[in-house]
Amino acid sequence: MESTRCINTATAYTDPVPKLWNETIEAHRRAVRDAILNTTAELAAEHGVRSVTMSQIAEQVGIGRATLYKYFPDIEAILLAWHDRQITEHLGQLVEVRDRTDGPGDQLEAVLRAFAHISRQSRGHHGTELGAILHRDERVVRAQQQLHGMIRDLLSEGAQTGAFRADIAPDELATYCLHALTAAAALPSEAAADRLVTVTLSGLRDGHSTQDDRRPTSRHEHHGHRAGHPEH
Amino acid sequence: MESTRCINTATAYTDPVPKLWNETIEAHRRAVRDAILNTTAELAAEHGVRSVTMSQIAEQVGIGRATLYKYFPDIEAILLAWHDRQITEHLGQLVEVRDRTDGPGDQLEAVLRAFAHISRQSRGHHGTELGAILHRDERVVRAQQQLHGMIRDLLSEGAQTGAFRADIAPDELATYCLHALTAAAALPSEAAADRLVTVTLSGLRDGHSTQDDRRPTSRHEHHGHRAGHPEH
DNA sequence: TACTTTACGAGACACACTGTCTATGGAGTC
DNA sequence: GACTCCATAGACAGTGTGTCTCGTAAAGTA
Repeated sequence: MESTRCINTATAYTDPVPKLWNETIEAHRRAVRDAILNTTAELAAEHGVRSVTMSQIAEQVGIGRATLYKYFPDIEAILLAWHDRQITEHLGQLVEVRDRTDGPGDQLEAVLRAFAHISRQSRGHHGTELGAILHRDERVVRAQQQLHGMIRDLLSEGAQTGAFRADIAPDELATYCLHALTAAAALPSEAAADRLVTVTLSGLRDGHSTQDDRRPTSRHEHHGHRAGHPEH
Repeated sequence: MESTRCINTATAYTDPVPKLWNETIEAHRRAVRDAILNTTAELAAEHGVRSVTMSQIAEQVGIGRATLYKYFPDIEAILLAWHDRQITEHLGQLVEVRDRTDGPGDQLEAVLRAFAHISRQSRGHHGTELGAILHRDERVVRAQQQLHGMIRDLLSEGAQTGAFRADIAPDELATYCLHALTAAAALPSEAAADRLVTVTLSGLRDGHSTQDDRRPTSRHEHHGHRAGHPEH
């Protein structure tokens, strides 16, 4: 009997229900669908998006290949559905956070804080740009580090002369800069890109709310986050 | 005779030299290599990274498939080499900009401005995260827009109450926010992510140097690094 | 000009993945 | 028990992959 085989629901999205036909048919289909999405995301994160195959996914999930085709026509569709689910979940969380807070200022702060944590948690999946495609090649990492190092050094010098805030490690500020400025790709005009630079720069100078910024950051976790840099 | 066929050097990196063996062997190999890189980037941008094949590339470039394998072992390697070339070129431009400027403050500003412009010009290739993989699906765009819209609305409200700067469109500020906070994925700790939120938020408030923001951004720009821009 | 080196295109090959279709059998319903 | 869904395994042609050989032509050398 091959119908005793389990469906891989390893990751956290679905309950670990190894039984087939767990309740109704619809619930079963949903469980299988989720398992497909999770498995695909895992494979993509591990071996690179380009190398994922339908055969791999079916085997890993524990279903027949033909069955997989009854859920999704191709891998693009799976990745799309996965992305859809991620965004929907995240958006739900953010809406909830927003509605639990009062006043636009505090609301935005709460939402952005939540978004930052979500971004952190889903690192390795979305947001890694070419890293996902190029399977974390050594050279890619080093190339990006050169850029990072250049910005960091300028920030470090500038902090000594008082041009930039000194309460946060230059390493972190450099990461902030580089990511913030990639927003330029989504902007419609050169003038908008210039305004983006202005905004980004004002984040580098001492904010008016110094009580928020005076945080130690001195002993904090040895800024050795260069090691685990999941950068593109 | 099939040796009269041209190598596709359409894009701007190499001179449009349709002749084989244009000068020396090394120059020829470099020309072919560049043509491969350009063609691959084009195909990836047009049909999605996942759908690019070695056969496609060879045909588009105008070389034999076996010949292509003498330049690169697989598509990952081509994408890698392309990315390498991009980063190297950009880094060179930024170093030049930096060395043309004096003082860490102005240097950083000049470099960041140049980086923003580079990001803008190479949009569609790198920096589009899953966009490059998912070939710009309608749903992906709309999902991201919902998130964007939510942030934008909060910013809009906040600007009316004076909590946030009103001199820049909420749309642009929302783009800035979302991109800046994706930096959280590269940070080592939750505490660092919190500091990132702080920095990002201070970019949203009226900077302490208001004369800085009212800058016309007229004469300051155009560092000329666009001239030799080999972008696709 | 004659010779050597280098690069190329074309074809062939086994192998893997794809997308589709069939036949079989179990899960739920009457 | 008879019947309808649904998943499954297996088979199939089509295509991309990675590697090979062979004949040809140009680049560099004498």
